[in-house]
Amino acid sequence: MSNLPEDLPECMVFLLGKAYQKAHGDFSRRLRPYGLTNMQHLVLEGLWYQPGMTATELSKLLILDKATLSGVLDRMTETGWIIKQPDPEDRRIQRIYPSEQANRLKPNLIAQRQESNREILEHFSPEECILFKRLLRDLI
Amino acid sequence: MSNLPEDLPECMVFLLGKAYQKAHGDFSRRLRPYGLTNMQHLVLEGLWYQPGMTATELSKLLILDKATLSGVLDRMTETGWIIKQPDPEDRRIQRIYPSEQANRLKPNLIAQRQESNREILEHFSPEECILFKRLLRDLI
DNA sequence: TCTATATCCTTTGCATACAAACAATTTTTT
DNA sequence: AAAAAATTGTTTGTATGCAAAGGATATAGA
Repeated sequence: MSNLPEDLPECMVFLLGKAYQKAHGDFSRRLRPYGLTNMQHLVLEGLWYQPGMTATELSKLLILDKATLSGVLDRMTETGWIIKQPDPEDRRIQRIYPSEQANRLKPNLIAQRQESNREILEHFSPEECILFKRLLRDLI
Repeated sequence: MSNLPEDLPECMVFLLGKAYQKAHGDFSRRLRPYGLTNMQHLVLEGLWYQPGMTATELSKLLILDKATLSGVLDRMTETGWIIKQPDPEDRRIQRIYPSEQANRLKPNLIAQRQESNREILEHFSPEECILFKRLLRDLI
């Protein structure tokens, strides 16, 4: 009834989880010297794309829970990666900006993501890469 | 330099993370009525495959951190899904078994995983499914 | 205008994740 | 056998991840 070793490699939740685990771990190690986590890096990329977004906007762009984001933003404010500014129009809102420090490191940080991506895909042919991404996008 | 909306769909860490997020969420909802989490379900499948494994063995089979597993096993003992028995040969070791309750629900639980898997893959052709799994396995 | 509803964000509670340090116990070395 | 090294599992600390509830504020509708 249960043949785990044969079933696991067929189980998508497991495969996706482990593939993510590996990619996440690799990127994570790359970011460690900067004192940034993957999630925090992602937030910065979002803010570089559009500075001054609200938490809700960021949450939608990055497809992540607002409760999770709330904590992430707190820590990033503490560590000086971002700056929160109250919105004069709507007192419920805080607009979020990358800090100077973040902007200084922007080229290096973006390069790290690109490198990490290359590393993950280096064992696949260009056609496989395209297909792989399409399959993942279709799943999401 | 940073064109997030164009880059995100190309970034493997992001794609893998979101694909996993979705698959995990789906399976999670399926398991909620049983009071089981995805991880706990995975542990049970491991123990059904080979009852009496040690935490270290389970940790290797399921590719997960021993510190994480330690907490999972604690909660599963509390909630009566597994049973820990000391090993008479080696006092460092505890052998782990699925409980009666777990065994009773085994057919239903395994069916849930299979259903969840089908649901995730239903938008892909049989060839795509095979390829998708191969790509994920090669990545791991 | 005043109340009901909606929005934004935070907080709480629980469950992973994983690095690092540890205690207990075995195994290996010398 | 005594000391050193390795193994097993737990604990601690930090960071997600998400459901659910809550507080503050804004908007809509009567």
